[in-house]
Amino acid sequence: MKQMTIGQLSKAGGVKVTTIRYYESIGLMGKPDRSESGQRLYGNNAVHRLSFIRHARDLGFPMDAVRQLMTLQTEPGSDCSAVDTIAREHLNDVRKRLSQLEALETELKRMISSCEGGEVGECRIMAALNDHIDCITEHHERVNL
Amino acid sequence: MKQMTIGQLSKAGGVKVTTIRYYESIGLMGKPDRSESGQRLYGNNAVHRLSFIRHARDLGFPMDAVRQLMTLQTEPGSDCSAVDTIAREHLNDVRKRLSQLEALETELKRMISSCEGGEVGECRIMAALNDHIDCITEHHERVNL
DNA sequence: CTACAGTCTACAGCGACTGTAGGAACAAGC
DNA sequence: GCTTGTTCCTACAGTCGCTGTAGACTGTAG
Repeated sequence: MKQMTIGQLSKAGGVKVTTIRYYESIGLMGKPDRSESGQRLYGNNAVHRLSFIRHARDLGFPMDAVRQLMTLQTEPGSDCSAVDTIAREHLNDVRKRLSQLEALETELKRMISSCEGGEVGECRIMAALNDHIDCITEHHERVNL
Repeated sequence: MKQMTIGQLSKAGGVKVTTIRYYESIGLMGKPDRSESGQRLYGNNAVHRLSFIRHARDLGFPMDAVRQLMTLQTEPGSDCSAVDTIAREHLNDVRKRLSQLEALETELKRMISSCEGGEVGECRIMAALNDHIDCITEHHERVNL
């Protein structure tokens, strides 16, 4: 089995070289073999690991969840419900952010449509920013972008 | 006109004390007067400025946009279209993120509903993470959370 | 007078990377 | 063999928008 350099792994996994090194530094990727001159050498295992991480990240799972999922994956006999829980929590999170963004969109549309040009002094958008009634979020739950 | 401490301004503006100091440090808030002992003292001006910033941030405008909006506000005679442009750009941004999150939601729902319990080794969610077909985003446009 | 809350400065930390500097190694063409 | 250009290495700073910590000082209520 032939080993690949970090650049080849990068292409194979669709992840930047620097990101792979970062994943290694935070313990997500594990230390690879090294060539005589000190270059990292990876096998097929690494491609799988990296793909898994990327897919989970593409789906928006936070790093911590990815870490847990990877641990679970290495114990194929364990209960699937843990995976389900993580996914459901993440879905909840996504839905929360969706509704916040929807509210934001509504508000922005309203602001923009009420602006009829002219000078900033009479601009409705500016007025909205100055006297914004808290119709979107309360102070304690700001929109998290 | 009586001046207020940073804590009072914090309550008046709904922004944490540390955040006010941070805004000062990046030049958004301007340096306030100081008492004999060196404590910051603010007037009503500061409350308006701070509220403006908070409202814009609540609406998800990035700091850079807030800065521009504040500059525009100090020139009440200038053209409103600049404000409109900033708001529209932001709306576009929000919409982009909305559609990404919607795609994410769909995918997560699909994954979760296909999981029927059992062991991780046969878990559909895990399978999806391992063999995820790029149906959501391409590599070059990852979801930005 | 004594607590205790509020304020000060300066700096480190968050997440998830990205970018930079300065150097060593490798592959291909001449 | 030599040069050129790409890839690789380490180590650290920067991104965004704050938040938290440490250690000292100030202000206020009982």
